[in-house]
Amino acid sequence: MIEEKKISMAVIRRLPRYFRYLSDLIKLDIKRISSKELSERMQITASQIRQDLNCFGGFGQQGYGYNVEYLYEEISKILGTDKRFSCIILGAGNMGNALANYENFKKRGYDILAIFDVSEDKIGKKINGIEVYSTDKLAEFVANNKVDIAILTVPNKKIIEAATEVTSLGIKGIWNFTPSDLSLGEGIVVENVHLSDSLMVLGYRLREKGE
Amino acid sequence: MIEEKKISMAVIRRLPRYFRYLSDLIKLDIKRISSKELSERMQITASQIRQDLNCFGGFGQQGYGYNVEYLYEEISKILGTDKRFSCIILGAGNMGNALANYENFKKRGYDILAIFDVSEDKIGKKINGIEVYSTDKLAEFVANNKVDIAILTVPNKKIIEAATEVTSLGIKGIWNFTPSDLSLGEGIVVENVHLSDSLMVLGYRLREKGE
DNA sequence: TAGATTGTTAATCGATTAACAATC
DNA sequence: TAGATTGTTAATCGATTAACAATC
Repeated sequence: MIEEKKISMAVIRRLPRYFRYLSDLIKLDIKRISSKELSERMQITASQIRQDLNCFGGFGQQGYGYNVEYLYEEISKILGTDKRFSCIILGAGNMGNALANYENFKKRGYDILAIFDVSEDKIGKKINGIEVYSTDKLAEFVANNKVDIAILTVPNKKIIEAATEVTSLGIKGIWNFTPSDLSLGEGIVVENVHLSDSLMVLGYRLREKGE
Repeated sequence: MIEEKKISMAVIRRLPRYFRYLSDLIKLDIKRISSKELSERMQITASQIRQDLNCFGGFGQQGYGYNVEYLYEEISKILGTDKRFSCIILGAGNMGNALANYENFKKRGYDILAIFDVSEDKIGKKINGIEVYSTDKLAEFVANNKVDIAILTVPNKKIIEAATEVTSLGIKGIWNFTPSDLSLGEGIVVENVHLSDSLMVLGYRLREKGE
């Protein structure tokens, strides 16, 4: 068994940022970049960039820097942009609707297969070509389709119910737009969005600055 | 001049979480709680809770713990939930629409005054009772209304333009839903949401777990 | 080769956790 | 008072930054 150093969440959360900046560099037709140049663009230290990248491999070349295209490809691989994930949305409210209409996710490998809701006037309709099913059909749907990720956009009173069902159906990933923290145990990966938290932090920082 | 210890972003980002948990405790009619009990609920250490709270003041009582109602009020004050912020939304697309329809923000003190878009068939319409104006009217609107926060949900090609205008109009807070990082300098507070980043991190963690 | 820049080790910094005296 | 639990200082841990030998 190979001894692998655990990669910290701090590093992982920076990966999509590297991915974006490299993608921009490609658009700008920049072929090579040093950690120093990249550090100026990204407003982080060159040291941190080199440390981060070396968690995954030596992608650069001494005296030269990094080949932008190559580094982009490597980070793409790390982030798994070649892989596809099947998603379902629980809750066809405002946020569920907005997410169903986001074309970017499909481009990144995340396909939305179906939407589930309890409201009679939504069931049977389509949102951006994706059918809205009754929540009653969720178990059946998951039994017949491989579902990797449940996107939770249900209202507050339905959160626990929805999270419990999703877990019991064996779905391993939850993209959580509800205000709850959903500690669902080991096997489940939860990525929280917590919009209200973000807004409150903005408010705090604004007032702090103003003082 | 009073020497104030700088409060770290790590602590600040936990504040809304304390706020939520305390709000839940009130709903459960729990009157007092020790850092130990709260730590079990929140899955963080009691030490961290006491350290965090003591950045702002001694809200507890030795031998007793914390009075839930009182602590909730104090954290509310720190987060400024009594204050009101005036917001505008730039971009009446899917996300702009969803945010305009979120009733929660108003409840937390964030009022959405207006929405701006370039598309002729949206201008003049209302979303959740909030008028959609032409982007041409933005400067005029900001001159006549105190605007604290601009919520950026514009498409990629409009990001720099929108951010530049918002900054030049003197708006001090940006809630950024675009994929860009917007380094706009000192005076501006930017809070990023970066949904795609979040989704990619979820994908990474899922694949990592699966291996 | 000389210059540049990485990969990597060591030093520093900051955040988390532990410990315990203060005190309700 | 005795027990409990805070507020706070000290210890630890992890993440960031600096330094530099390796090497292109």
